[in-house]
Parts: sequence; structure tokens; C-alpha cells
Amino acid sequence: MSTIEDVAKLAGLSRTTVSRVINNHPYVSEDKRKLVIEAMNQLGYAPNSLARSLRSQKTDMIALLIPRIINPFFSKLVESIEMYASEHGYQLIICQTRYSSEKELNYMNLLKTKQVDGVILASIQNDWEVLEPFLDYGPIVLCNEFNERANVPSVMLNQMYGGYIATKHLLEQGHRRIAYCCGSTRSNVASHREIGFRKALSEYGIEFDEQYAFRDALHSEDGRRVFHQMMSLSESPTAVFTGSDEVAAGMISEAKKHGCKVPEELAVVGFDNQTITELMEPTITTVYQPVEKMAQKALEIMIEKIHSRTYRQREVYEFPLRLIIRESTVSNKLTDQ
Amino acid sequence: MSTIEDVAKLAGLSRTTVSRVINNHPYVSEDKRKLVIEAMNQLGYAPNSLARSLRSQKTDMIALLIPRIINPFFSKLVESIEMYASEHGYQLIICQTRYSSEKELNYMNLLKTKQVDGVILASIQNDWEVLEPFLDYGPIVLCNEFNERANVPSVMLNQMYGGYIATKHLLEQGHRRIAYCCGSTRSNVASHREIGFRKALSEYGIEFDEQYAFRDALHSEDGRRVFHQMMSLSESPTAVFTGSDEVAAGMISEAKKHGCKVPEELAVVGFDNQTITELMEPTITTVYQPVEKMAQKALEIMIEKIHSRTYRQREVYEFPLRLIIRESTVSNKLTDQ
DNA sequence: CTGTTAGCGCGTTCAC
DNA sequence: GTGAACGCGCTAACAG
Repeated sequence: MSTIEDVAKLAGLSRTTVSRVINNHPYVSEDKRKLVIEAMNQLGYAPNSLARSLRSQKTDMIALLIPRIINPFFSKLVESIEMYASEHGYQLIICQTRYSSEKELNYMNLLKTKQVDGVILASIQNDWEVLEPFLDYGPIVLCNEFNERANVPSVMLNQMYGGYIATKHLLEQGHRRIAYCCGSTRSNVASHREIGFRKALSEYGIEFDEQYAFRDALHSEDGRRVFHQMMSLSESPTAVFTGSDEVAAGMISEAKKHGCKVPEELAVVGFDNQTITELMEPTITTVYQPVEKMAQKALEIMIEKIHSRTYRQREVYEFPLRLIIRESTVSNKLTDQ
Repeated sequence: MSTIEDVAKLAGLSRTTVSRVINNHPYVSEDKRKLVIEAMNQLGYAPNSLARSLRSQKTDMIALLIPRIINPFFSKLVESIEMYASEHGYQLIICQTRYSSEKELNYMNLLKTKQVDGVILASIQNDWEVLEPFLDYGPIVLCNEFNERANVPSVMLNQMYGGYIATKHLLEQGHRRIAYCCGSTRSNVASHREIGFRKALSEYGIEFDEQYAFRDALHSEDGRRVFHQMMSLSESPTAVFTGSDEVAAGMISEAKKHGCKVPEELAVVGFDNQTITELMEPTITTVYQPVEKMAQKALEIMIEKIHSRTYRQREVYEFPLRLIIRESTVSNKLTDQ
């Protein structure tokens, strides 16, 4: 457990010189540098980063707030952000809010207590007014999230466009009774998708029908449930737009179990392009989200903010989504890209 | 950006008293305590944890090393560990080694540089001799891993038993030509499963056949590939034990595509009990792993080690696995638990 | 080029 | 009950 002082003594030099060597400062003669390095090796010395951080007021740590990592979308996001972070010498602290505003606040305190240099919010539970004061302590970057009142950088995917192209695809296949099945409306991800969904509909002169709207579907079980809800309607939809491949898969599984043919009797679109889309039968038409790009951009912005020390500027970066057509919306023989 | 000094001044007291209030020390009169709290609120004061850590030699951070978080097994592990960690006031730093021994070493340095109080290894890339010296700087706990030469706590699942019960189940269904299809043999997880697989076979007087062994299957694509490799054998297996639900799903998908009936012509067992096992048709027989329990135990041990400051004791905690029988091994009509 | 010195913000003896 | 003073390990003036 040697300190810089020990190294200095062993090398017969001062702490300063050792520090200079550690930090690659100029103005250190080559022979002293050798001496220092020798001493460091001999002692197995490693600088104490706590002391460094206290001194330099930076931790090289970033907190990433997500609801739950088990969700494949967020796994992918964490995977990417961690990768880029470590490439740039930053460590990532993972913070699962589990949709609790209280937990979110606890994690935000990492910024106030100087444990991290910045916070990436990939999920927002509190009102922006509650979060805003934390900007006094460091940068906040929104990732896959957006808030009208937040004057901070926002890196996001064009969810509206995603909802639009998926729905338009269904319309082009001739469907007119199309159900909408997404997650909580609290997230602006879902609400943006709904806007795109509605836009496509209106372009075809179709009115949005509330009885075809399901706004609490997150998992495969929800897909199964919604399938039954749809089928019990007097006029069942012939197609459905879902906000997640898992939901789509659950729905398809249940449909098949009850003899409902996909896509002939019910066309289904998923979201995310997860592995499962190519494993199900039929394979699932879905919307691909360029998560890596978004992750990379979010980190890039974060690092820039940490250095520039100006946090309250609003900037929006948006990435386009892409429709991937598979069997769940187009009958087998006709499938083409 | 107020410090403890500012609070002290505003309250008309000394730093010491403020510190006592922060740390809930006794011997502070009630009125002074009120004064301090008032001042803290007024200033929006939050203690600087860097300074605290430097002083107290603890960071309340734990590093968790995994290969990649995208793997659902590790997602689940991270989810659980993070949950328990935050419950106990610890933050989790996520470290993806991506199977690189170099990256692993980089992350191990978090211990040496005092950025974390301990390291949980859920993946080991380096020889133990390389890792062992880090014990000078803090506790290491193995989670889902094991090393003969490592005198540290190990929390793991009984993978041998998992391989055994899955294989035995196939044998009981009458299968005699059973293929083995797992991931890299470098991990002792896979090798333990293979031991269990062989044990079951030998109990039925069957010899392990190397041509039925595939040891590089990790993803669904590998499942597809192995399916073809198996089918091209002069005597194809009638059943296969796989080390992952994804591999099993890929194999089943490919089998169906080529008119091979599951389970009638090929019975398939997966591993992990992931969502996909209930979405595929047929649903997939699999081995359930109590990841939460393992995670909780690993963290419990870690915290205990951090406090006790003795790191070099070997302890092994093992949790049993459980077979979940579904349609991919038992023909529909006969399915029972 | 090198060393001396002063904090970064906090917790903790040790006196009072 | 309370406060003065030291030091955790390091970096950055400043002086030489």
C-alpha cells in the first residue's frame, strides 16, 4: 500500500517529480524518470485515485440511469455506452431506477456528492423541475428521452418516424383496422410512436379508434392478454402495431395457439429487432433502432460537456429508425425487402 | 458548492460539530444539531464523498466483471446484484471484459487504485496466478465461476447437476444417441455441465461419442449451424443437450424449417429458462438457474469480506438447478410436470 | 529541470 | 459537549 511519498524516498527524489512522471509532464530528465519508474515497479505502486480525484475535482465516472437492465433494449444501450466509456477512460456506474422517482433522486445525488462527473438519463421519473437543480453540480445528458422544459442535450431516436413507417407498412398491405399496442404513455418514447401511428392513419383518412388502443403492454404476457382483448371486440383489428418484439412474440404465440393465422388473419409488427424476431414462426417484422449510434453520441456529448463545463444548453440529436420486413406482416410467398 | 466549513460558519459552530451531526455521532446537543441541519438545508450542502472516501479508505463501490451484458444470463445477474448492492448502500461499476484478459486486468486495477472496495468476478480470463496479487488490495469474490487454485469465496450454481438432470431426462424419454452442444470449454461452467452430461450417460451404460460433441455454440446462429452438422452425420442424434436457450431456439427454428419434427425426430433441451422458451413452438424444456439467489449470496459475502478484511479464505456456496419440462422433449399430449 | 509548500474536504484524536 | 489541529494521497503554484 505504498504512496507517492514512498516512491519519492526510494528514488531519492521529491513527490513532485514522481507526480510529474505519473502525469507525463515535461521537464523531467530522462535519468530521473527512469529512477522513478524503477521505484514504482519495485514497490508495485499505483496512484490512489481517490486522492487524485479529490485534488483534480474529477472522478472519471459516469452514472447511467435506466429503469431495468433486464430489458434487452437497455442491455444493448448499457453494453454500448460502457464500451465507449471505457475506451475513453471512464467507468460506468449502473443505476436501476425501477421506475421509482425516489430511487432516481438517490442516484442523482451521485452528482451532488461528487461521485460522478456526469449523469446520463435514459429514463426520467421525476418532473424536470426536480432534476434541473442538479445541473449546478455537473452535466446531465438525456439519452432516448426528451423533455420540453429541459435545457440540456438530448440524444434520441426518431420514434415518431418509427411509429409512422411501421403503420404505413401495414396500411400498404391493405389493413384498415389497425390496433395500437405500446407501453406506458408516461414515457415520451411511446407517445412519440403514437403520434407517428396517428399520422400514418390520417394520411389514409382513417380515424384513430380508442377501442383499438392498448397502452400498458410491456412483456410477452401482455401480448397474450391484448390478443384476447382484441379478439373479443365486435370488429377485431386485422393488424397490430406493438412497441416491443416481446409483446409481438407473445401475441403471435397466443394467436397460433388459438388457430389465428399470422399474418393472414392478424398482421403483427414488433419493435427493436431482437433475436427473437428471427426465431419465431413466422419471423417478425420489426423496427430496427440504431442503439449503438445513439450510445456513442450520448457519450461523446457527455465528455464534451464535462470538459466545457457548460451544461445548460439544449441540443437535440436524432437518429432515424428503419423498418425490417419479415413474415409476420407479409404472407410467406410474397416476402421481399 | 458549499463545504462543511461553510456550514459550520453559517451555524456558528466548528467543522467537528457539523461532522458529528452528519455521521450521527452522540454527544451533540439537540439545539446545535438543529442549527447544523438548518444551515445544511439553507446551503443545499452535500458532503463530498471523495473527501470522505479518502479519509475513511472506503468507496462503497463494487466492480462487477462480466464478459458482455447483452447475454441475458448476465443481464439478470447484473440486475440482481445491482439491486442488492443499492439496498446496502453500494454502487455497482459495470465492467465488460469481452473475453479479453487485458481488459480484465485493466478493470482489476480499480481495486489497486482504490476506486472500489471489492471485485466480483463473474468471468475469469486470466490465470489465477495473475489475479491473486490483487488480493493485497481488497476482496475478490467469484460468482458463477470457480478456480481450483483460488483461495477466495466462490458462489456458484451446480452446473454439473444441471447437465446431469437434463441429460437424464432425455435418457428417460428413451433417447440413446444424445448430442452435447455447449459454449467454450474454457469456462468451467461448460466443463462442469459436460461432466454431468457424461455421468448421466454412463449411468445408462452409454459411451460419450466425440462426434456428437459441439463445444463452440453460443448464439442462435450456432444452433442453426450445429443442427446441420448433426444431420449430416451418418447416424444423427435423436436428442441434444444445449447450453443455452438461444442455441436451442436457433436449432429448433432450423429444424422446423427443414421439416425435422421437434420433439419427435429431435428432442432439444435448453438452459436458462429465458422468455423465449415459452414463446417458441414447441415450447422449450430447459434448466432453471436461480440467479437472484446466487447474486444475493455473492453480494452478502462481498460485504462481509469488505468488513472483515480477510480475503484469502476459500468458501464454496452452491445452489441447485431445476429442470423445467416443456414440449421440446416430450410430445404434446404427454406433457406433464 | 527539481523541490518546497499549500491546500482539495473531510473525520478524528486530543485537549478543554 | 465542543473545537483546534493533523493528515488521508495527491497536484499545482511558486521558487530556485
